Amino acid sequence: MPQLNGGGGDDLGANDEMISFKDEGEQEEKISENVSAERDLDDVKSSLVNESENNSSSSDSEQAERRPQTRPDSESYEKTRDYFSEALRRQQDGGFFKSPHYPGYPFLMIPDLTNPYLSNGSLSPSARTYLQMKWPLLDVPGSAGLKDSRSPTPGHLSNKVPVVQHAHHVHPLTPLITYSNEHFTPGTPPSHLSPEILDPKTGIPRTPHPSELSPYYPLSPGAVGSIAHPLGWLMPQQGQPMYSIPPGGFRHPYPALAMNASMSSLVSSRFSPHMVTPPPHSLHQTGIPHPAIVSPAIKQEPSTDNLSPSMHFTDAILLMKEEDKKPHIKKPLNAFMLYMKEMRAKVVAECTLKESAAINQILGRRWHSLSREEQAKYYELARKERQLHSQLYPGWSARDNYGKRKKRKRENKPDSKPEGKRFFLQIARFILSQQQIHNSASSLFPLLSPDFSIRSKKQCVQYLPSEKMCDSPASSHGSMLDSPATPSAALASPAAPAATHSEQAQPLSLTTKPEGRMHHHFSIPGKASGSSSSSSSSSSSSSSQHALSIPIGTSGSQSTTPILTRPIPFTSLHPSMLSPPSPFHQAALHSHHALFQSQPLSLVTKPTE
DNA sequence: TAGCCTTTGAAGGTG
DNA sequence: CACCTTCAAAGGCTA
Repeated sequence: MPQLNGGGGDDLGANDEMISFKDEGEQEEKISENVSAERDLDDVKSSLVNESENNSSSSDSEQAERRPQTRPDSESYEKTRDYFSEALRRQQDGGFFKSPHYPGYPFLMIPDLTNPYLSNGSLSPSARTYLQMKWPLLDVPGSAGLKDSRSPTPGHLSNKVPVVQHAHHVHPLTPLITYSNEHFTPGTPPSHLSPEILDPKTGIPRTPHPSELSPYYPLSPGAVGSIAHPLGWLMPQQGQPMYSIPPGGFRHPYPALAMNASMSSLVSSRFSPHMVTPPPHSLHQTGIPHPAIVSPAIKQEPSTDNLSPSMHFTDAILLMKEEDKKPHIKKPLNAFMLYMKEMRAKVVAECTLKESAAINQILGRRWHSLSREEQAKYYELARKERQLHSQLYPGWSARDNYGKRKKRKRENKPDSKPEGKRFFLQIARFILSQQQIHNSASSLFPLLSPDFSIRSKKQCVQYLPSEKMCDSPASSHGSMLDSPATPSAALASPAAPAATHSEQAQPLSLTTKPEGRMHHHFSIPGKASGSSSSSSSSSSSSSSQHALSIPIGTSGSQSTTPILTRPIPFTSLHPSMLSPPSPFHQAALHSHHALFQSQPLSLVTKPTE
């Protein structure tokens, strides 16, 4: 995996993963973004007609079994004792923090302001979410004066996105901003943010009390100015490490931890990281009763409130064990996840598509279309997140979270013949469904394709490929860079390479496998390869965009999963709604129907590793 | 209502 | 070392 050495983009990973597609260059984004996004949406939309019955290779072994659950009795006793003491302490605190301290900022009171890595079920959309709530304010027309229109920040969407954005419009660096040394700076709110800090009752702008400011709030004035760059606002201040520890003390960037420390000591939020770095789980079990803290214990208040020192020991053990499962230190987000968190809202806003699966496909393509530099930023961010995470939870292991999620029900039996059977069954079912959909839709909506009938308000225009639909897809050698630059690509930053097939020359396609790795034959799904999701799929988005491929089987065994492919989502391209089919489109349809007289399907297989 | 879908990347386990 | 599996986010969809 790409590991940055602090800005150098050379080690960003395999070249094939870092191929820069500049079809969504920074400057061009405003121009072509809608187009590409909508195009993506159409691609995805069509591809979502996925009859796949997952032939995933979910391992039969239950992950939970592998989790180290056996603890020495002494340890259990210790934990029980701590648990009781903690519960007792919470009781003694008596809801001291139960009433909001920030009446003017109810959104800051969301308990999820705890450690973003703490999974607390429904209450854990992560602290980023609520920090994010601040950013939509930059979206108001009044904030249109943001220096750089290229910024993908909400301001960038100001003309498309409602002032009130989705709560999930989260900046990937939100947690990192949180770690700013200045986010606790009292009484120095950024001037540009002051208008939004209104008294909830009077509506008069006011200077928030330091205590009203969320520790997640990026108060750093410099950070505000850094919005100019698409990621500038995400990036640490120049020469200032995002995760730097103040000389005077460690201000823990992870709120939960900071809260814990501050609450425990009731003195200050400054502390040494080593002083407060608890065992991964004890952190949550302390359950500081602050409204901004969501600890599993607090979530279980109904039960924990009933705790009494006289509780039976075995009951306590059970309770503790139950509780022990709750604290969930989430994995640090990787680069793509950070990117996704930022861009999701953007994509959603552009096309009003809510389905995450489809959005993620778009995002995956966009991810590959990012320039090397842009990706490098996210890699760097992810690296810092991991670094911070490791500092916060030295003993944490990704393995700890194994089994937290329910295993997929998909049975992946090793017998291969059923696999092939299933494969063709899926094809048949898909064909049937396509027929039904098409028939019913065309009868109901003569002018509307099924896709459009489903499509929500915003119509995602799908553009026909202008050229070279059958160009060889990208390869790790960067052959895609040979693609002629599109007008939008011409607007891209100099650092950005020419546009690729990914979204401009091959707008109709969705998947995505490099031609060099393509197997033009059916491959019997063999070894499930989750790694393919990263390795092969990494190159997927940047390649073979000739057809809209519909994975039949997914979830971990993508590399060997055959794909149903529709050469053209013609149903989405009704002439009444779109421009007439291009010669290529017609040719594609023609050949397509010639190949599959009744079904708009072709089969390709995803490449195997 | 829990799990699936879908993406990429990271991490850990396995052979 | 290569490969495989799981999880991270997220929201509509499905059984």
